[in-house]
Amino acid sequence: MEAALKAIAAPRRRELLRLVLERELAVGEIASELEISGPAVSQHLVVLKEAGLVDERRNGTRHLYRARPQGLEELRAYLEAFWGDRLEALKREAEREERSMRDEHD
Amino acid sequence: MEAALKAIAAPRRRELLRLVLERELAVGEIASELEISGPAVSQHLVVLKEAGLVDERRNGTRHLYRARPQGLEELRAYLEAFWGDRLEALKREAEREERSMRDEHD
DNA sequence: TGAGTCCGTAAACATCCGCTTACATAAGTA
DNA sequence: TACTTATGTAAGCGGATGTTTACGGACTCA
Repeated sequence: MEAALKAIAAPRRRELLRLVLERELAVGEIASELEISGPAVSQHLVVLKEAGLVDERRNGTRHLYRARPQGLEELRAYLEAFWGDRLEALKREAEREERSMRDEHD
Repeated sequence: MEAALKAIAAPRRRELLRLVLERELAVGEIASELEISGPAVSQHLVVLKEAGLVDERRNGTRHLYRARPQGLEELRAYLEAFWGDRLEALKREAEREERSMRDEHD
């Protein structure tokens, strides 16, 4: 999960992920969309793949990548668990605080 | 949002955020919990604060920090928008694929 | 087999990160 | 005022990161 968080923390990798979320793409296609070199794309794809966020499939010399929904779903679940019930509790608390501030000053 | 994603990508900062999600804490208290120096905590707090994920309040010489629910909520909303409807679509698609694979091979 | 295409790996580079130690600043207290 | 406590800032270090160019390997097609 660590790996997935680091993977999406980089803007270039988020752009890349957006692309393969829409449709399956070869490395070269991604490279020209993002306007970086092939190797750079390759290395980002290693990171995303090790994070479980993309799947690879080969067709001849072309390596085709697409987003892996299970990986994204796990990331979402991890984050929900991370802030958990505390986030809802804090939001209510903040609202209550704001309300009492207003009542004091108006 | 960039800032928030980078902020939570670092494990130490996630630990820190977990602490101040539970209760308001001073820098020194955080430092002894995480077993790193005060300056290290200070610097992580700068990152978290610029990302809008923590709030600061001062009481005498003590600087008290706590999680900022609005910031976390914005991060959650950003991620939901990021994968958006495509995640649900892909999950259904993957399920369908798996089902047809099973039908072929069994 | 050989040429061409697509991709990954290696090496090199500059930059960024997280941490530490040393010092500076601000608030509380005698 | 001087002393103590809590925190922030500066400088510096080692290691990770993102990128490029150069090269090597795998596949296709004649």
